[in-house]
Amino acid sequence: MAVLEKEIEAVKQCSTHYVLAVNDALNAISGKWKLPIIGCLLFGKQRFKELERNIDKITPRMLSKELKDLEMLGMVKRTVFDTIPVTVEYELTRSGKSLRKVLDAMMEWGVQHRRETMGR
Amino acid sequence: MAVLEKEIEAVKQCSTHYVLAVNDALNAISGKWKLPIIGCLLFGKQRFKELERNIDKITPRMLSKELKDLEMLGMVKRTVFDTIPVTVEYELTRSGKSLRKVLDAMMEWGVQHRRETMGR
DNA sequence: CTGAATCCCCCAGGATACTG
DNA sequence: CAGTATCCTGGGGGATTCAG
Repeated sequence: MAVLEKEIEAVKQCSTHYVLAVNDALNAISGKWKLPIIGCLLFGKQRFKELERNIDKITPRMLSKELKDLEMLGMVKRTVFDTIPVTVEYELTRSGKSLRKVLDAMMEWGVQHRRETMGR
Repeated sequence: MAVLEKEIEAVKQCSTHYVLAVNDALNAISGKWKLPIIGCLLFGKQRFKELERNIDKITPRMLSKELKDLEMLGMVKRTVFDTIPVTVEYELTRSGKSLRKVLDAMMEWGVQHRRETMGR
């Protein structure tokens, strides 16, 4: 789709739009827990309790709140199953999954930056 | 340098190291003002007062604090000139400039995500 | 199991005034 | 010009308890 690339080029020319778009991405991953949660879900769908176990030291309150945020942002899909007791599955949306490109870029920068600041 | 690529591949395999490296990048750009500041400096060196003018609503206190943070992180270089009154120039280091790749990735994600969530 | 409700603390960041 | 020094507030996030 050439239309998307046109838009991306346009945003690059306007510092205001550029910062706004970057901020959208930043909001999607900033805060203490969003990154660990997304990291977990990149491995596949998981239930509430699984996430709670897999993420070190997170409380149900925080997990619940962050998952709700991520759902609002269209990053996570929530599915309820009518079992007894109920079970709930969380998984990344397409947008959520596509964050991997961003996270990879950040990771590569992080690795390189460590080498340059701390020697080796 | 194949060594760096090896390290990057290794980090990809370890979720803990991965999240840590991503966090390094996150710390370098999170907070209310780091992004606008880096955005400004991507256009070239600038003095304190120029930054204050170019960044909407920032106070000297915040600008000073954030610049100091960015300097500690090895993102920004500070140069003092013994004029009267003194002038100080800020510019991005190599690490700081290389953030552009990350920001571009975030921006592209932001633009695409808007399309997918808000219709169009 | 999957959360919601309450209470509480800390600190990022704003407003304002001052200095070398 | 290039910052510091104080004071103050909101809300992010912890601990604990309760509910469907």
